[in-house]
Amino acid sequence: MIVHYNCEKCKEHLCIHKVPIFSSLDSEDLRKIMKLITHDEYKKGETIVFEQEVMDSVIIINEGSAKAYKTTADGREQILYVFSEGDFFGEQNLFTGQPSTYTVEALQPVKICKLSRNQFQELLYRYPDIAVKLIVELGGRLSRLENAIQSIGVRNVDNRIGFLLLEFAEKYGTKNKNGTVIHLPISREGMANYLGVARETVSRKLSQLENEGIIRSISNKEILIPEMSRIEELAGISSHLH
Amino acid sequence: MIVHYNCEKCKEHLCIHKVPIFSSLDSEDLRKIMKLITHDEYKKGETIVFEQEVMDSVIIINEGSAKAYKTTADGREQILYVFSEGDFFGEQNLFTGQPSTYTVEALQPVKICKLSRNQFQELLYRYPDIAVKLIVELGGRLSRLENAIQSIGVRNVDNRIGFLLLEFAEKYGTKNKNGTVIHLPISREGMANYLGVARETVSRKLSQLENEGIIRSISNKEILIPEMSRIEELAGISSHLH
DNA sequence: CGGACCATTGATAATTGTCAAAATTCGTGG
DNA sequence: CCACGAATTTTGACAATTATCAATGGTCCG
Repeated sequence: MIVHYNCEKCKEHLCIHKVPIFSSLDSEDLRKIMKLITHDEYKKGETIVFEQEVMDSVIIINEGSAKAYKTTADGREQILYVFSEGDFFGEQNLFTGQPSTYTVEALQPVKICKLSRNQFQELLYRYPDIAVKLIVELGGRLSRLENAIQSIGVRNVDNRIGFLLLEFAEKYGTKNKNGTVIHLPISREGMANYLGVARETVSRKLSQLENEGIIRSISNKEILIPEMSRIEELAGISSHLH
Repeated sequence: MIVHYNCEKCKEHLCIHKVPIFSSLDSEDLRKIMKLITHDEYKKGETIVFEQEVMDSVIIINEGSAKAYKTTADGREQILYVFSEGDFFGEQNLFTGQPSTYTVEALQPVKICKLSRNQFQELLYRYPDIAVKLIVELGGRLSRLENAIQSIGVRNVDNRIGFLLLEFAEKYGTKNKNGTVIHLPISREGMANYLGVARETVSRKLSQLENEGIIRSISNKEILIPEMSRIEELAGISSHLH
């Protein structure tokens, strides 16, 4: 007998299994949750949530990636997060009811899973483990933003580029015998808007890094890093305190 | 009959009552929690927690204020938070066991309340309300950092100063008939390290704002803002999206 | 009153943003 | 599979902003 979950679109129930905050649940519980989930798809460039929009659900990225950004009065875009498989957003608005603080836009074709506000709240009350996982996840995000602020605030562009390469290497990098290949999820302009610098500055710095042999450009969206330690040096974050 | 709580040092049990995440508990529960709390005091300039230090408790600021900052390899300080009465930290390290990601240093004489890791964890499992409040608090912090990143990332120093003044006005401002008086919790250097600019730049920009009549310097630590709307304009954040 | 600390101001240098143009890449359709 | 056009990226020249260095001025507290 074939069981048709509401979540059938997620092959092998991916959308749930991919999400760390649900990882402590057994398959019985997972099945219950899957029934509560609805789905949607977006094309590249489409907006999933607008800044200021009132959200009534938590959204989990099931496939593809998306950027979350804020826009200033004069039209500048500051990217805050690059979400990919297993990441979620909309949780801030769960209890406060405040509108979204950023816009989320698909960088590629994106499939999402939605869990309504009420249902997610119930889950939190019923499964303290989920609440704890969520707290851990939020803590991790805070920590990431704190690093980003340090990186941006310390105003040396080389540092910032290093920071970005480290972060992307971890999330989108694969190792081979020549080093680490990073598949960049965003364009140069995206990188610029992420780092708070001008497009042209990103180009210039990357060229410079290539001349110095620290990176090798494979294509516009792929970079090879022979020696990750040189990037860490570039980022210059105080992971090695005396 | 006089009851001596372990928390007797907090006059009127302040340390608990001040903390939003405990606000849903009734006084019976509060009394139980108070018994678990230990206290400590720090002089101005003393360090409460070092970056990289392993913490085994959550710390609540009961009196005074403190700055939380990261240090880069070349000695630069990036301030992330200014904590004051009712704020807490150390929660990130609760479940992950990771060392502190920043240093916390007293800006004034500070009194703290400590709740051990295990005890706090137990509370979270026993009272889902506390977990939810904590999630809301973390969400609020994320949102604040996101704004900070936008403010720093958009690289116009005027905006950043506006952002800082708005934030401090809300937290440390009092209104009178002439406008809003902000009692600055940190020095010019502190402001510089918070905004990611040079000390001198802060001085120059504040002088400029005073010439333009947007602010009035009362003393080194006090600023009068006649028209808050002009500061909002200065900050230029897109709270007014079309 | 004196000294330490903090803040302001000025001059200059360095970095990065802006504008313009050229080069490259990418996707589409022939 | 190639060619073409649009979009993206790179490069160059210059301007604007801000950091740095140095000196002066101010404030707080014993």
